[in-house]
Formats: sequence, structure tokens, C-alpha cells
Amino acid sequence: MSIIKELKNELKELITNIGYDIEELTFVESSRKDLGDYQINDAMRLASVYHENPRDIATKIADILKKDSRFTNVNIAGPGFINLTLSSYFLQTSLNKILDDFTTNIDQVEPKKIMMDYGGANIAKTLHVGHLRSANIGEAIKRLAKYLGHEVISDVHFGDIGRQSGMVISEIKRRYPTLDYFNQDFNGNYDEIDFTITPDELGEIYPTANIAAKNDEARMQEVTEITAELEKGNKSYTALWNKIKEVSIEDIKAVYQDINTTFDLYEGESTCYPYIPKVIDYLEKNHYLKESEDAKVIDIKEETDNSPMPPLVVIKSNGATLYATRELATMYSRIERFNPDEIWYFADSRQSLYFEQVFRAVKKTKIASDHLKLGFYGFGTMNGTDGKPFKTRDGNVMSLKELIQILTEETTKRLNKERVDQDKQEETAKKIAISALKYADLIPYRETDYVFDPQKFVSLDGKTGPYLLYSTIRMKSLLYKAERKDYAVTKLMNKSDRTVALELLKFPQILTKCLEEKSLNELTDYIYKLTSSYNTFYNENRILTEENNSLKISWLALTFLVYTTNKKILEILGISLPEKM
RNA sequence: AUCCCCGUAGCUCACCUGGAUAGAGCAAAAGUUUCCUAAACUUUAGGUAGUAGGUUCAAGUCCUAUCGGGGAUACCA
Repeated sequence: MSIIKELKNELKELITNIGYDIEELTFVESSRKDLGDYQINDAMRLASVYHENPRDIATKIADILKKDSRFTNVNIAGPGFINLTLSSYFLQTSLNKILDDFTTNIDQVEPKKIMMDYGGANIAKTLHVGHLRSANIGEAIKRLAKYLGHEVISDVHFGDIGRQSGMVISEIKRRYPTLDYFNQDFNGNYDEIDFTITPDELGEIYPTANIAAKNDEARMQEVTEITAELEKGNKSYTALWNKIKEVSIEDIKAVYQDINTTFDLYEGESTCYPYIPKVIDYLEKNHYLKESEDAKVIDIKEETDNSPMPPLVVIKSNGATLYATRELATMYSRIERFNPDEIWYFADSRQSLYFEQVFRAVKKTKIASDHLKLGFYGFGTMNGTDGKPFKTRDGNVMSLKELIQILTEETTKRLNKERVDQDKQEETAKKIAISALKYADLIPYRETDYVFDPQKFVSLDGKTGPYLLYSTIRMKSLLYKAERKDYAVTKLMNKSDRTVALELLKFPQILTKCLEEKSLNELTDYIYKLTSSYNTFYNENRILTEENNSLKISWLALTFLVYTTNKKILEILGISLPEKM
């Protein structure tokens, strides 16, 4: 258990022992740094419960704390805030404990088996900036959950079926009408047809087809027909679609890899197809499906609803399945194959009603047992500086590849060409660019809509990924130059070095909070604070030439701890650390 | 029309379960390099938290109303 959590528990017990029953102690960083490191805010609340003067209660608590050698300067302020300062001895002992075993600065969770669904890439569509949030947040939460002790299975859940397949095939038919896929008389093996397409062309095909179909009813009709044929298992279309999938998946995977996002499963919506008849049969037999307006639906209204809750359409009036059908079947298959304790979905907030419907439906129909915990974690929309969804000049959403390219050009310009080996320069510039991209994306709270301004990245100064990489690399370089490993905290100046020490102890609470919230904003904020507190300290002191040995090994220890913590955080955030920059 | 989210410094965002004097970065102004990587550091300036009520010892945070912006609302995904 982490040092602060342990301390909090002990304080709670101390307060209970003097007769105040307390549910959860408020032991937090003091908002008045002039009065103490931490504050206890419970005297005011206890006062109303026990009908006593809050200052009297605060005095009683403070009197005990004053006898505790772990604290100095225990004081009461305002209506009954108790401020306390950690003693130098306690602070040093705590840091040495972490030096000895880094896991003493982590609070493990009760392990659960969790399936995570994030990414949201669609086959044959270019990965664009709108996909960043799902990938970045999902990936980081996955890494965090694993780090704190959960077992996690992640699935990209490709959008690999549906209208876009019809769109793309119809467009290919126009561009390459002589292909055997479209030859009625062809009787060879469809899988052996010689046809390849570049990811770039593929990326441009869907938007073209989309516009064409929107403006032409006959074309849209064709798209619908092809989609239906494909779903029924039409051999030529299936073979062509598989080919497209292959090209597209390879391309998508490469971009995901660039932003350090990987999945345990690269399944798609179509993976659940074998389960669809089973699920529909199950729903029919147990009378969960209702005919409504020619479609078959699951009614999911509840008495307590104060707003309209539309039923979930499972089978369309034309007999076809749709997204929701595949969602139910996917859930069914996931439960059958992996039996998770929880399933977490990460997608745009606009899908929240839809997921509410799906969750209700699977619970009502017992596809999911009552024990299975389902979570939808929505995130805000990424907008351009005009407040509308991010676009490039020609009206298309900017692709991730393009964005990474632009950023890499900027970081290349600023690269220290003398320090970084020639053969590492390209790779390093790209890593720095991606750190800027990922870090900036993870700063806002998950649910906040945010404005994505490419101009913001051009400077690469201040609270950015490159700042963190630069600072962390500098720490590493310093440790290397020190040429010793006998780190131990035996003496601090109690100036900027103390601020760094206090920051280090906050790490475990931040991790716990981020996992609960499924948002990384506090972690991005924390690594910045920790790093900038270290940089202040670094600028005030000359560590390597410090003559007092106790001070020197203490400062090196501090450097090592910040470096280790930063490395861990960057790893969680999915940001890779270059050797030099 | 109903429901959900947002409104905080010029811009982009924070503020933990209600807690003391609302914080960062960018942009603006000034300064720091014979010395461990200056993508750094220090300092200044910038605020009636959309508006109006209410609850509370205490409200940016909770409740109500209202204005403004965005989103969702059965056969798209």
C-alpha cells in the first residue's frame, strides 16, 4: 500500500479512537502551502454530526497529531482546517522505501478480468484525428489497469461490415469494371484474382463513393444491394472485401503502432456473424423480440424513465441485421469465449444513448448476467479552431498520417543534430512529434469537447510532450554522468528539493483516480507538475559538483525517483522516450 | 419538443468527495547561459467563473430559473 494511503488510514483510526466516527477521512494536499503540506477538513463536518464547536474538535485531533513524530507544525486555521507538515525524517524514510521498492508507491486494485473495446477504426476508411481520443485514452487506460493489477483483453472491434463495404465495392466496380469480381461468367477461384490497391487510393475511395451515393438515388440503391449481398455471403464480393480488408488492416495497424496503440484482438464486427443466428434464435424463443413498425425490437423502457427511451431495433423491417444486432452477438461471443467480469467501451459521447439501450437489452434478455459490469466511457468531440469538427482546407478530415508528418517536420527542424546520432534522427523526430500529439490529446478531461489546433503544436514549448521527453532525458543523462548508484536520501535542503519529494508521494493517488475516472487528465497534469518542480530544483542546484556527499547522493536519489516515475507515466500514456534529443 | 453535455484569463484547458487567497500552458512584457542538454529557468501583467436566485459554517462545484453553444432522440455506424 502507498505511503500516503497508509498514513490516511492510520489518521482515520486515530480520530475514531478519540470518539469521532468518520466514514472517509479528507486528507489532501493543503491548499495553503504556507500552513502545511497536507490538510484534514473533517472537523467542520464532524461538528454538525456531534453538535460541537468545529475548532474544539480540530484542537482535539491536532493535539494527538502534535505528539506524532511524523508531523511538524500541526496548526488549525479558519473554521477548523487542520494543516500539517511532514517531518524531514518521515519524508526521507518514505523516499528511501520507494527507492528500495518502487511498488510501495502504487495502490494495487482488486484484480478483475476486463474486456476493453476502443479504437473504433473502420475498414477502408482513413484513420483520422477523430480516432485519436479513443486510441490514446483506451490504450492508456488499458496500460494503467494492467499496471494496477487487472487482467485486460483489448479488442479494436473494426467496423468491417456495413454500408461502407457497399460504398467501396461500388466505387471499385466503377474504376475497375473489368475485374473478374464483377464478371458474371467467372468460374475460377475468387481468392486467386490478381488485384491490389494502395492504402492511399483506398483512403480516397470511400469519401468519393459517399458523395456520389448521396447525390444519386440509383447509386445508393446499388450500394444497399451490394451490402445486402455481401452480408448474405456473396462469394465474389466477399473475396474482394477480404482483399480490401487485408490492405486496410495492415495500413491501420501501422498507424496505430505509430501512436503506440496495440490490441490483444484485432477482431471486427463481422467476427460475431456465426453468433447472430444463435442470438436471434435465443431472443425469439424467450419472447424478447417484439414486432413494431415491421421491425423486431427489444423494449427497454423502465418505469423510472423520465425521458423517452426508444426500443432497440434488432432486425430491420426488411429482415436485415444492423449495428445493434452485431453488438448483441459480439457481447454474447465475448461472454462465451472470455467470461469477463467487466466490459468497458470507449467511444464518442454521442453514442451514449445507444450504449444505454444495448446495456439494458443485454441485461433484460439475460445475455449478460447481473454480475457482468458494463461501462460506457464517452469522450468529447474534437473540433477545429472554428468550433466545428476538425477539417483540412479541402473539406476532408485530416488523416493521422498527415498530422504526424506535419509534426515530424517541425520536430526535425529543432532536433539537436550534434547530440543525436545521424541514424537515429528520423526516428527521434518522429517520437518527439508523437509525444506532442499524444500528450496534448490526453490533457483535457475525457468528456470535454476540445479544440484541436495544429498551430498549438508548432511551438513545442511549455506543457507539451517534448518538454517531458527533454526533461526526462536530461535526468537520465545526469544519472549516467554521476557514475554512481548509491542513491539514498539522507539530507535535503528543504527548498525546491522538498517540493519534488512531496510531489513524488502523490503518484499513487493520481493513478487510482485516473483509473476510476477513465481519464488521463490528472496524470498528464501530474507528470507536468512533477517534472517542472524537478526542473526548478535542477536549475537552482549543481548536482554533479555538489561537495556535500549526503546532499549529492540524496539529490541523485531524487533524480532517480523522478526519472523512474516519469518513465513509468510515459509508458502508461503510450509515449516512447528517445535516447537523446 | 424532450433529454444529455458545455459556458472559468485574449486563446486552449485544469480545479480532486462542496473547503481557505480559482490554477497551468500559449500569446504579451522583462530577465537568466565561463557551469549537469536553454525544447530549460525566474519575474510581471491578465478573473464579477454566462446571468439571476436558492441550499450551506463554506458554492466554479449542489438545486431552480434563464440566456448562449454543442449533441442525442427506433430500422446509419
